[in-house]
Amino acid sequence: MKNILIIDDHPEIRENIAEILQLAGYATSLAENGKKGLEIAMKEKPSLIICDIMMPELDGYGVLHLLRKNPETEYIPFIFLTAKTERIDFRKGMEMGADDFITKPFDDIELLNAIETRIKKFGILQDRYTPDESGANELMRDLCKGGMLNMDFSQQESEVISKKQFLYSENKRPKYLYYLKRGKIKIYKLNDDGKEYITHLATEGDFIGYLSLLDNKSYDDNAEVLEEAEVILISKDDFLTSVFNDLTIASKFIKLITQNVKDQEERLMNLAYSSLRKRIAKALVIIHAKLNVQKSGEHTIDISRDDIARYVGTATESLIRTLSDFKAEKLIEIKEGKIRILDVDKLNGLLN
Amino acid sequence: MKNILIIDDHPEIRENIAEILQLAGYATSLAENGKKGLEIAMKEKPSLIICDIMMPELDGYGVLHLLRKNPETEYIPFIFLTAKTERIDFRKGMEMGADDFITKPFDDIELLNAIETRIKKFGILQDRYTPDESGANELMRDLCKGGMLNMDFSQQESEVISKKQFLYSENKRPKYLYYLKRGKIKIYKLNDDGKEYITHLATEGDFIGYLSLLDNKSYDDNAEVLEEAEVILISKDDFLTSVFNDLTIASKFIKLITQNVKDQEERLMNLAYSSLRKRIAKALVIIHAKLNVQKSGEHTIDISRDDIARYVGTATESLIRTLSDFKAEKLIEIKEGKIRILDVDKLNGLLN
DNA sequence: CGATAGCTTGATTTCGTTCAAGAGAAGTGG
DNA sequence: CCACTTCTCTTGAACGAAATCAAGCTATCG
Repeated sequence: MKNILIIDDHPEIRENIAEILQLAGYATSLAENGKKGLEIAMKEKPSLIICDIMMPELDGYGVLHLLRKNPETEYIPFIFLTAKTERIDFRKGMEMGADDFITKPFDDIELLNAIETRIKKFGILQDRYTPDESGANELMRDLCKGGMLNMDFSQQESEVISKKQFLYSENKRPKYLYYLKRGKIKIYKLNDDGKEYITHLATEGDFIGYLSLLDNKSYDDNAEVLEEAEVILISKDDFLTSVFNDLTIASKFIKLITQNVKDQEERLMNLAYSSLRKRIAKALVIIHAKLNVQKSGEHTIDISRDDIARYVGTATESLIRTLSDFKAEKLIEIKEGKIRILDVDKLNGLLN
Repeated sequence: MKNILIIDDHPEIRENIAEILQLAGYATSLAENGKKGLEIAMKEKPSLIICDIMMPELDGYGVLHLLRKNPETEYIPFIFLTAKTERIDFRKGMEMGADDFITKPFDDIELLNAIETRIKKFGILQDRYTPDESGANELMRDLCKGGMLNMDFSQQESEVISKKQFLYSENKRPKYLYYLKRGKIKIYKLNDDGKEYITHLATEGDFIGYLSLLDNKSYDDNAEVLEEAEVILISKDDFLTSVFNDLTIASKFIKLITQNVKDQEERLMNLAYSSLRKRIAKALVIIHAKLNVQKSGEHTIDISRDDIARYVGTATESLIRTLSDFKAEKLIEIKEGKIRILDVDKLNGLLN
C-alpha cells in the first residue's frame, strides 16, 4: 500500500488530509514540523510527500531542499501545500523541484487527482533502465504506455517497408520518430570512400531517429531495412514537446544519452587498441544479445557477414577468417551459414 | 529595443500593460485575440509574449501550442496572464511550455520582474553553442555568469594541481564538477593492456567531469594534469540541482549531449576506416584549435608526442613518422620540437 | 654530472587488407 | 522450368600499413 507523508503545523489540516487519503485507500504518516517530517521521510521512504510551506523550525523549502540532496529521497514526489497564491512562492518551489502545488482551500478531488497523477508518473519513471542505448528505448516504451508520450500505438497507422528500402537517408530532414514493431534495421554512416560503418542495429521494440530529432539537424546517417519491417510513425512535434516540456522526462533523457556517450567512449577505445579478434568477439556477443532470433529453439545470429563486418569496422574477408578460427576453437558453430554462439563467457573474456 | 507582444481581449488591460512596459523602455505590440496575436508573433518575432488565457476565437493555450510548434517562434518566452488562480489551469500551462504565470490583479513590479527574468534567461540560452563537446562548456560558463548555476567563481576557492597529478581516477566516486581556470588536463581510459586512449583534452575555461556526475556512477576514466592547473571545485549537488530542476537548462543539456553522441559516431567511423595519415591530420587540427597557445605570436601545439599518439590511438613512432612526412610536405613546421600548422585546409582535406 | 624522459630514425615483424577466384544459394527473366 | 545473372560465403596468396623492437640523440632535472 502506498504510504503518504503529510507535513503541516496545523493539526486540523493534517487530520483532514489524512482522513481524505485514508478513505481513498492510502496509508498516511503525519509530522507537525519540517524536522520531524524529514526524519520520517528518511526512515519510511514514503511514496509521496505533501508539505506545507510556512512552518516553524524548518519550512517547506528547507524540507524539499534537504530531501533532494539525499539520493535515497531524491525522487520522492513532493507536493507543496500553501495558503498563499503568490507567484513568487510558487516559482521558488517549482525551481527547487517540487512536483505540484495545492493551494488552500482545496477540495478532495483536486487533492486526490494531484496525488494520483504524481504517483503514476513516478512509478513509470523510477524504473531502472538498462544502462545502454536500449535504455532509451525502454524509457520511451514506458512513457507511451503511461500515456505520457503523445502517442497511441493502436490508433497510429503502421507502415510496412521491405528489405533494402530506406527508412531515411543522409541529409534528409527528420520528420518522425520511428518505432520498429517488427523486422530489423541497420543505421550506418558512410565514409569518404563510400564504406559503411554501422552505428546501430535496431530490432522490434526499438525507437529510431530520436537523436537527430533532439538535435534538430538533418540526418547524418542512413537507416536501411535488413528484414521486412513494420514501422509506426510518431510526429516529430509530439515527441519533442513531450521531452522538452516535462522536466522528469528531460532528466531521464539526459541520463540515458549520457550513457550513450560513455558507451561510445568504450567502443572508441576498443576500436583504437583491441585486436580484430577481440573486437569481433565483442560484436558477436552484442549482436547476439540484440538480434538473438529464436528459430526452432536455437539462438542464432541472422545477419549477413558483410553487415557484421561493417559493424565491427573491418573487411568481410577478415571477419570470415576470424569466424573460422572461432569455429575451430569451438566458441561458435556455423549451421547453414547461421552463427550460433557456444561459449559467451570465453568470447567476452578473450585476450588481445 | 526589446519588443513585447501583449495578447488580451480586454482593451483596458492591454493598454494598461502596454503603458507600464513603455515606461520601462520596451516597445509593445498589441493584439485583441489569439489569432491576431499569432499573426503578429510570426511576423515580428517579439522578444517576449504576454497572453491572456480566456479569449474568444483562439484561447491562450491554443496560441502557446501553435507557437511552440513553429521552429521560428518555438523559443520565445511566453507568460500567461490569468484571472483564475486555479491549479489545473496553471498546470496545463506549465506542461505546455509556458515560462511563467501572472495572475490578475498584479502590480507593476511583479510584471516587470517576471519579464526581465525571462528575457535575461532567454538571452543566455538562445545563444548558439558550438556543436561539439566544447558547447557544453560554453553553456555552463554562461549559466554561471547568469547566476543560474549555483556557483560563484570569486567566492569559491581554487586548487592548484601540478603536472602528473590526478584530478580524479577510475572507480572513484565523483564529488565535484571541475572548472579549469588555467592549465591543461587529459582525460583518458585504459584498455586491458594498460594502453591509454585520450577521450578529451581540457584547457582553461573547460568544465570537467559532468558526464560522470550526470550519470551518477563511478568514474570510468582518469584525469591527469598535463600542465600545472588551477581548478575550481563545484559541489556535485549544486550542479545537479541546477540541471535537473530547470527545464530550460535540462533541454539545452539534452541537445548538447546529443551532439556529443553524434561527434563520437563520427570519430568512430574515422577510427574504423580512415588511414592513420588522415586521422593524425584531423587530430592535429582539433588539438590545434583547442590547445592553440599563442607564444610569442606563433600558434604552436604544445603537447607531447606520446599524448598526441594516445589521442589518435596509435603508436608514438607511427605518429612521429607521419609528422615527419607532413613536415616534408610543408603542411606543418617543427621548431624546437613544437608543432606549428602551416596549411589547415590541406590537412583537413587530406585523402585516405 | 649522471640520469631520465622525450624525440627520432632504422629494421623487422605482424596483423589485417586487398586482390583473385571458386562454390553454392538465391533471385530473375525468357 | 531452366539458364542466367547476381549475391553471399569462403579460402588462398600477396601486399602493405602500422606496431614493435632497437638504438641513438637531445634536452631537462635533481
